[in-house]
Amino acid sequence: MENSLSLTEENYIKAIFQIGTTPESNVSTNALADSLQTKPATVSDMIKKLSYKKLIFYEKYKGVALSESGSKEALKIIRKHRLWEVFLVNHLNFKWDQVHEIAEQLEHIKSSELVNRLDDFLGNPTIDPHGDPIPDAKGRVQLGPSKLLSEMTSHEKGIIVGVKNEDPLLLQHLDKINIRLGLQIEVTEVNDFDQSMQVKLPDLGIIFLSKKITSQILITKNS
Amino acid sequence: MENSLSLTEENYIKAIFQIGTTPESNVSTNALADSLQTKPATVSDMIKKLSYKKLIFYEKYKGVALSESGSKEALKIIRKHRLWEVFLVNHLNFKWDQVHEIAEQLEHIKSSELVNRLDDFLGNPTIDPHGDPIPDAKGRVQLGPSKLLSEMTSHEKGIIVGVKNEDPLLLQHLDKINIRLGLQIEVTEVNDFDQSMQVKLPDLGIIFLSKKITSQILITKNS
DNA sequence: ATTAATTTTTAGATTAATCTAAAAGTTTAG
DNA sequence: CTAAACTTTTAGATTAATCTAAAAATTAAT
Ligand SMILES: [Mn+2]
Ligand SMILES: [Mn+2]
Ligand SMILES: [Mn+2]
Ligand SMILES: [Mn+2]
Repeated sequence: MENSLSLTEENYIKAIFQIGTTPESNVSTNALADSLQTKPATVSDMIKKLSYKKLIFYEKYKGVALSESGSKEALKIIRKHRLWEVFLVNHLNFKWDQVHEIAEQLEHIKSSELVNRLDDFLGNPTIDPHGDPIPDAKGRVQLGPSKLLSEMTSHEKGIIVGVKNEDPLLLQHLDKINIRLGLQIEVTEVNDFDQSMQVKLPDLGIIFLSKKITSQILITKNS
Repeated sequence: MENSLSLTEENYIKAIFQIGTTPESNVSTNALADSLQTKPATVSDMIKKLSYKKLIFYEKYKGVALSESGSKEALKIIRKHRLWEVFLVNHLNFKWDQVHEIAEQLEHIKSSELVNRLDDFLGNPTIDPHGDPIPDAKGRVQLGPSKLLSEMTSHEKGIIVGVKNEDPLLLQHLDKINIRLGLQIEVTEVNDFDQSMQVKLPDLGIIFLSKKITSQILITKNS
């Protein structure tokens, strides 16, 4: 079973998982090259290898999608990434904008025993510090339905449950304006011209948010 | 400062540190090949690279020794290895025979912020689960004087403070016969013929130990 | 002090991951 | 439906880490 993936292979599998919205949608060579900060030629070579190893389905010029075993691997890596992020924030007092890079390294540590013990140690968390769901040991994720703040209309209410990406500058800005997961939020006004919003938050009162920010914040679907 | 070492380079630096007893003693190409489970030809290539990077002193056919910066790197890696071992044993409930392999991976995670926060989280431990001293953030180690149990004579007393290597089979055997760090031990008899010993331990009474085991157990020098 | 044994280095290949440049295939626009 | 634009693949090189086989240097034994 010479099974174990190289660090590079793991990063490709994870990127394919994260770019492909549905398991169906094929991921393009260029999208992968962008995401992995490499060149399309490099990607072409690597997807041939992953295809040979049956981790992905691949037809020339038609992009790739993860196979069953590919998805399983991706979920294992994502599980590790997010559990380590919880550890870093909850136990080592890192801020949510500081953990992604370190978790990018820790997600490649190979020991299922370690992951499962870490999971228990952390109290089997279901979401990571950014609101992303943590797959369980069998790869199952429970994802509450959510929508973007930018998709909400005036007078709608909800609870902030996540952020769409982990750009440290975004996260630091959210810290600065005191926005964090779990807050009740109410849209008080939407400006059609630039889609900026005014929203009401507990204690903070009414604050102004640009489209750039509202399009990164996830809100519960039914509140 | 394109400074950062590759995983392979780190493993060489660590091996050189651990084989070289004193900073003076040169480490041979073959010793490194053995320790790193590779071939002498491979080692010859790598030490040229490390020498070029000024991490080691090297003269052809005369072996290598770590430079100041090489030693610093080695101590950083060892610090990480041992801190992670403490984490695994104290917080994830691993046994002392299960942690070395995982720590071999974790020691390569790059983030000084992480190491220092981990150190604090663990309560700034000074020894790892095998009794080995943990270098502090500046690379300083405080090593209490110790000797091997096999070097003790009849009626000598001491406290078990460490094990010389981390072979899981040795560690499991010590568990089985209830030997662990911190125990008071007294040599009751030494058999000259095979250098086996009888020793007295609290609660356990008198037990028999072969030379193979007594030569792996470290005891306080002055009790 | 030669010779034999051992150690170390060099020479030449291989594999994984990467790149640039060019060729081939697919999509989009007139 | 062709032609331009874009995407993807192939061809050929490069770098890090590794190997085997052979040459060179050192060390040990007569
Ligand atoms: Mn992350
Ligand atoms: Mn996250
Ligand atoms: Mn260890
Ligand atoms: Mn140890």
